[in-house]
Amino acid sequence: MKNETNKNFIMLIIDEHNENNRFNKQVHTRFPPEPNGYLHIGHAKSININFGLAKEYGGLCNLRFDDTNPSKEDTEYVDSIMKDIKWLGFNWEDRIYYASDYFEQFYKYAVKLMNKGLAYIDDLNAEEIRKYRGTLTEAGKDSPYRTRPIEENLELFEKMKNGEFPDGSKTLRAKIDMSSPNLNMRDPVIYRILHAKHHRTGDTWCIYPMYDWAHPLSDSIEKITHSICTLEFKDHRPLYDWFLEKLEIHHSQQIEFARLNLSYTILSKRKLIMLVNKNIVSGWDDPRMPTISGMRRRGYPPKAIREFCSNIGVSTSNSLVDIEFLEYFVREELNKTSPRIMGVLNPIKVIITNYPEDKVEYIDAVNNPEDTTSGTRKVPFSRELYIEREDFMEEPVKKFYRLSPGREVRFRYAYFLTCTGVNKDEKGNITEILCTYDPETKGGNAPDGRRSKATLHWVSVKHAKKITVRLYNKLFNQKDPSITEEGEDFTINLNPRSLEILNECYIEPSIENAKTGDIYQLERLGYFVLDKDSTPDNKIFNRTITLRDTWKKIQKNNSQAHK
RNA sequence: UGGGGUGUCGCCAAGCGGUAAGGCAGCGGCUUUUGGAGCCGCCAUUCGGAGGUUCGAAUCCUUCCACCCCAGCCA
Repeated sequence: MKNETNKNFIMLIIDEHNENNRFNKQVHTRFPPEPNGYLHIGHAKSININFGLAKEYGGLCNLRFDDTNPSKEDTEYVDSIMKDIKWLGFNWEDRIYYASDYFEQFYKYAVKLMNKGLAYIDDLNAEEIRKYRGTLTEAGKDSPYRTRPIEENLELFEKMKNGEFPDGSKTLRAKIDMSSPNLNMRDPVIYRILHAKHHRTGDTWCIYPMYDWAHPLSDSIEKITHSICTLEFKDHRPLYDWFLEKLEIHHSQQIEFARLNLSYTILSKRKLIMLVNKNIVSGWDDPRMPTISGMRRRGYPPKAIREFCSNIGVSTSNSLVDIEFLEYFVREELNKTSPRIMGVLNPIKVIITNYPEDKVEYIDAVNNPEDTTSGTRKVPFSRELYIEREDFMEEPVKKFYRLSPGREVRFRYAYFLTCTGVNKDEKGNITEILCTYDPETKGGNAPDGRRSKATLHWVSVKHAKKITVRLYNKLFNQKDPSITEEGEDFTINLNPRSLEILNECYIEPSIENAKTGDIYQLERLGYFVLDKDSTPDNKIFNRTITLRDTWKKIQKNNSQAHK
């Protein structure tokens, strides 16, 4: 909403193309994940850009799996990727493609390149290739096999395909310029021998194309107009262009943008997979993970993620977006959509001494004040209630206007209650809070116009359902967890308190029929989603995020002021 | 010390030679049966630094500085 009026730099490029008719005014993008991990919020940015641009310009966006490295890829990942994109709310319709479907065509194009004298079979091994490549400041030198006759190249390439050579013994290389200041142009490898089973093509191939070869060709085959990728591929663009030019085939425009970095999180597939494999988290969908599946399980609505992606903008400068910005959109969406209920996380008992022992009243409570169509529900009220421990202070500090001895406060939707005293155990801990209620204030308003500065949430003891609540906090305690001291890795920055489990929480009975994935606002506390680990007799709620809490802020500012 | 990029408010980010949008955060106030939400207001005389061109520069030029990416048969 906020940035809708501004066109990002990619749109300006497209506008230019539309003006000079570069692509016949068509816009056709693609989202090309490698199925070697689960999608994360950084991918969501890319998905939002690619599908968003297509939508904006009345074009199309393909889903394409960039599956050119069988040793890292798996169908588990392709399934999760499809699920996540759909969940985010994007639709590739029937346009789902796999780079592996183009292997035959890639092979033919390689032959074409060889026939033009622009590629050769190299017998150098990996280490030799590295040595011949030179350094950042020194030119490389030509491979002794660079001048191999075309016929011989063709013959060897066919033998490579037929499995006549062992892994690593030969490569196909583009013949470009070993002294180019751009290392990508120093005769890049475009095919390597890999006797590995591919998750889709099985054992059909034992030579696999490199990214630099597969990517431009895939884009070309699919008639992609704008091939959008991240900044680190900028140096690859001359190569991308070189291949398409030499092959004389459809030439899409590569455009690079800055990948997303989020504070207090890590968005590197390599590092995320390590968290999973080392069981530091419970899996790819652990609610602390920045993965799409983790966020889904955490209770983040897809709309919030989309809004976030649309509002961070698209640019070419590296940035570190504050996680609070994401959380803002989560709260904004959940505030509008989630039903309110009452539940107590850290209970303490309140006894209303002037309320009859066996009486129960069913009190009307609004389901969502932000949505007038959501109606009301009945909440049982009785003599004994649970309230939040931190809503009571025996000796209230300044600006604390919740319950304390002698003070009257409103119990939401119910009555005004006045604290008359407390019961303590032998160690002096408060075990019960004693109150009286004013029957005249039913519903929460005093007929004489008396006001309450605080409104507390509560749950009737005998009607309460006991639940387990998982409180999630930041997974890392450093703004940029990848910054570490010499010899340490990013796991040193893990937050030891990223998960706290509360087993003694009480909630109003109306959640009896809640289903996995249902999200509620527990009034005054935050948003909570029913987790898949729940059983009928033990419901588990994950805290998605707290409500904004100005009381906490006041306390924090006070304690800092005293330091 | 080669090449490619980037530097505009605490965080994102517009700006494209005509005199610094917007969002988040923050700070005030109003309002409120969630210390939630909502509403109103405030919040960059200055655009990495220094020179220059121009009536006029964040935008053009020169120069310096800082940060990011590249030496996988990964993507």
